[in-house]
Amino acid sequence: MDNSAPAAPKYYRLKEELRGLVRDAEPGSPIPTERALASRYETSRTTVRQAIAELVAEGVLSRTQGKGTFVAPSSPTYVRQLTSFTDDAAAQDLRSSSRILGIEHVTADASLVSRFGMPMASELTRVERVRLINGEPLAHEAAYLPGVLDGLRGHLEGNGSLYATLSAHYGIDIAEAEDTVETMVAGPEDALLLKTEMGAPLLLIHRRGLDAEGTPVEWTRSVFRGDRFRFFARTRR
Amino acid sequence: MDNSAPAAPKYYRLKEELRGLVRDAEPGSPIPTERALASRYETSRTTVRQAIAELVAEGVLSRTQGKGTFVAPSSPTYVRQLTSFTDDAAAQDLRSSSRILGIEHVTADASLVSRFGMPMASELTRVERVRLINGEPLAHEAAYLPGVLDGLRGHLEGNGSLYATLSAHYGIDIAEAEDTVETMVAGPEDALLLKTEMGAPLLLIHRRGLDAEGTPVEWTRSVFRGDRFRFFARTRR
DNA sequence: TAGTGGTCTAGACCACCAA
DNA sequence: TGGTGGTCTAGACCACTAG
Repeated sequence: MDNSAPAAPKYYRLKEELRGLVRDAEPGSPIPTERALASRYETSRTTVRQAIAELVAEGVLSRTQGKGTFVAPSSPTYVRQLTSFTDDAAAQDLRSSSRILGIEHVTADASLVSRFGMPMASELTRVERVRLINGEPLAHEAAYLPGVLDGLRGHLEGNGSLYATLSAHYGIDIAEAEDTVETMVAGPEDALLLKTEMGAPLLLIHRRGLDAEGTPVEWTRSVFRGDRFRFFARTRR
Repeated sequence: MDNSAPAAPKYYRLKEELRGLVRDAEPGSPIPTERALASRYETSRTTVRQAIAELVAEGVLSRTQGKGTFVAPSSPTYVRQLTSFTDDAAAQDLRSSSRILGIEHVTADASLVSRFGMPMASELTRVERVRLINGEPLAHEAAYLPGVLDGLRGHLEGNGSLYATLSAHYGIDIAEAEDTVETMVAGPEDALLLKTEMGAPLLLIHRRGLDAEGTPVEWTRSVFRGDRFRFFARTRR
């Protein structure tokens, strides 16, 4: 009788083999080309690509069409709940910045009201940004704020922190937040904006921010690269 | 000159096509076989499989070797921070249960102490379980608790709630928790335990539980299916 | 046993990058 | 221009499920 464990698929054994080869390598250093690996391990390029794809999803490798496949920088970036992205990055000695994709005034429709889950001002301001750490895109977020916030772009370009800007110039202070965290898969737009690849695992975070009176004053949808981000939350019962 | 946007890959167009076909379908109903889809859309099975793979990762479809590919049940399961898995499931009218994989006493080594990030009792109890919702595996978790907790298996088999058991029988009350949430990719063991497939996106959650005095009394590593789980956190500044 | 999804092959052509 | 990764093909065989 056959008592041997069923062999893992070849692409999986290759994946773990590659993980070992890469463990002590310098971040940014290239690994052999897919065709070279296929030849070395006597397999097909398809199988090599399946192994590499999962290591990319895990953030172990990164690849660029026309250039090659490289050992990814390791350190994931923590972002704490209810603190400013800007401050958190600074606390970890990372340069944070953001690229404003658009600021516009919108009228609340049924969909928006239901997403806020609250009575809303009829006029909202929508801020769409890409958040970067050390120049690398980490997140894409769209925030909805009540009212028409004139001059917001100027203030944001000054320091980049939305929460600090809201507090200093508009009298909006977020005292409490509700977040949900789930996974999603990168589509073409996400892949472009976050410089990752289609099919890559992402973290989708929805936040509802409340002021000291418990009134909802923020609704934000954020998409983070799953390979470079860790969400941190602390709660008292 | 060519002003047309570059066409999305064929597998991506097929993916969105399939998403539409499936949107109004009954959960659990089968979709055509991969060979049938390849023929219908005049493409290869490889391309069909790439499209289906991403829909599986998103929790839109599920498939079983030998049986077929099916429309997945939609509802993701929320689990709130710092509340009992058991209670949360009940609040959402879901049957929760757990399968105990093992309960053992271990001696704290350097690795464990550093993960706890604190001075530890030298004797720990390790509880490994699979958590199920409506009979479907949702999470795999291993909890470390300080001391030798005799009779734990019996108490857990009684009601299933670890937090309730700790409070009622061992005088351990968790008053505060720190969680980190990140993505990972399913390997062979995760795929088996969670009845998902290799390469599937998972949520990896580490929790450190503290009692009212701020003493760490729990360290848990949980792996949740990314397609059926949403993490919820509420924080006051 | 027939049919399904899971793995794998050996190619092909395209899009992109650097020299 | 040559080499890289990205997409796609048309098969093959295996592992598993169900009738």
